[in-house]
Amino acid sequence: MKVRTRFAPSPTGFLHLGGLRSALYGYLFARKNNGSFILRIEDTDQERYVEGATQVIYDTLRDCGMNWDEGPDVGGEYGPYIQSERKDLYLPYARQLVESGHAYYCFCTKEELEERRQAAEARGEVFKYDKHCLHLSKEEVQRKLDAGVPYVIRQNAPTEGETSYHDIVFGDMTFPNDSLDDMVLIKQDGMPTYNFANVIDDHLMGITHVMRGMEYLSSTPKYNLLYQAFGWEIPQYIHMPPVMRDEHHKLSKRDGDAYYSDFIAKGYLSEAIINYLALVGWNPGTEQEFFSMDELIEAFDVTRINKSPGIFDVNKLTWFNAEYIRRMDPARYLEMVTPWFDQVLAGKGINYPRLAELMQERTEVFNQVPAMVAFLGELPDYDISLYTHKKMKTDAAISKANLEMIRPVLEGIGDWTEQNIHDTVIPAIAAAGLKNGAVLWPLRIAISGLASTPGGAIEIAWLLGKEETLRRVDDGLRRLS
RNA sequence: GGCCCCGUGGUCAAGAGGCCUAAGACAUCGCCCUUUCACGGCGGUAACUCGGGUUCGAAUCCCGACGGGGUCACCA
Repeated sequence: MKVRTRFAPSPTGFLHLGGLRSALYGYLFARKNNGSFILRIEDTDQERYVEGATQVIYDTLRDCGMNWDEGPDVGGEYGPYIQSERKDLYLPYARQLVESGHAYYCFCTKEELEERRQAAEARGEVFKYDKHCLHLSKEEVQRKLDAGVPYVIRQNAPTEGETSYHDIVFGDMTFPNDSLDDMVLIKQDGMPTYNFANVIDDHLMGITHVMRGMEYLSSTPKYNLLYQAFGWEIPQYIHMPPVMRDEHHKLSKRDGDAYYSDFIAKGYLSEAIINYLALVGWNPGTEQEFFSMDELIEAFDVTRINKSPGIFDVNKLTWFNAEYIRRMDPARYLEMVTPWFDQVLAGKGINYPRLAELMQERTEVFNQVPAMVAFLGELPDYDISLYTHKKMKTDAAISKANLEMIRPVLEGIGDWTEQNIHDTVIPAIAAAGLKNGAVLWPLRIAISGLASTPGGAIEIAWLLGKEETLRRVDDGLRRLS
């Protein structure tokens, strides 16, 4: 049978990295098995609806290289793929269950339920619906229905025995039936609950492998009872542990910075995000850690998904990002880094291609770039203590002397190229009987005002241009006087 | 609280009874390279939650405790 998996997000805002990883695993599993990946939008909760959220889901998945075979925008033979457009199809199924005795009408009001819930709590008990309305006579039910009394439809779950199922990652699961509550299938407004819609949709859409968060582990028996009541085949289950923000909290919509779009805005690459995310909760069983999407598909094996939650480590993501940037085609890097350069260097006449070369292996995340190159646009104010460097054997006095020595050398350079600067400056230092560092350190401080810079004194001098270089050397000399 | 799941270094993790004196990666620390920083190279610190079993032998199996998470909605 052809594998069919689905990603079924609610369009409640942005896609956070935990959700993205769920989508990824579903996608990888489908592709690995030459199956279909289906996108279904679960928007039955109109209160949580956020304008444009569906588009964000599309954009994010596509951006990450995940394409779906069926979905709201691409169609498919099992549509519609937006749950709100399917709302009329659930009630008949619920009625069918009432007919067969697997469900029943319930006229208890929310208020009554709430009272009983609180009473139970006061007694220190766990509230469980007592099947009150299950015992209404057929006539009475009909009378209420005819009178237009509001109702919900509840599942009639067994109270004795136990229900078991097999989960591909968690193994065999068994739950006592008395822990099963008679969950609501159809709400008072006629809309299905998430639980019910899910079962119906997954079946109607031919989903063979239900992949979802492990928070559904304990409600799965109730779903299975539903499948059985309909005489439908129960799908395979692949429950996945959550991605955590820390030991106690999982990544959620509340953690604003866990949104995919925020990471992209900061300058993280989608390839790095996907690569990192794939490895939180799963591993290939080999030493390989860099994976393209195709390689992930090739290596993915659901049985290697871990059972325990994984904490999201932005450090490691950042490392992956830095690695991806280093391995990037230089032309692409230049293109991507240009807007970040522009933030602080627009109109300053700095040679971007050369600066990009110097910056590429030093860039971990693009948003660090402006602060690293801003000094080229404007010399920052700095303290002369920077001139003192133990290893270079420099202090303020030595720096001043060496700067005075090298200034005329620089001034005498005709063709201001890196090669010429190097070939003039290095011999001059040797001629003066000094170590390279003794001159180049103060020079770099003078023209950058920074303890660390992308590139050394010569590269920076070239980027700055002769005029600006001399101007900054003079400025340094003034500071040292 | 009932039920369910999980428990290897700070983090991700390998490990499916002897190959474990417990891999690898990130982070961290040190050294080397180097005109700074970074990259790179080398090395260090750092873990089987605890207690009982089973076994000739347990990180691996069983039980219990403890810890963490989930779930018990007319939310999804």
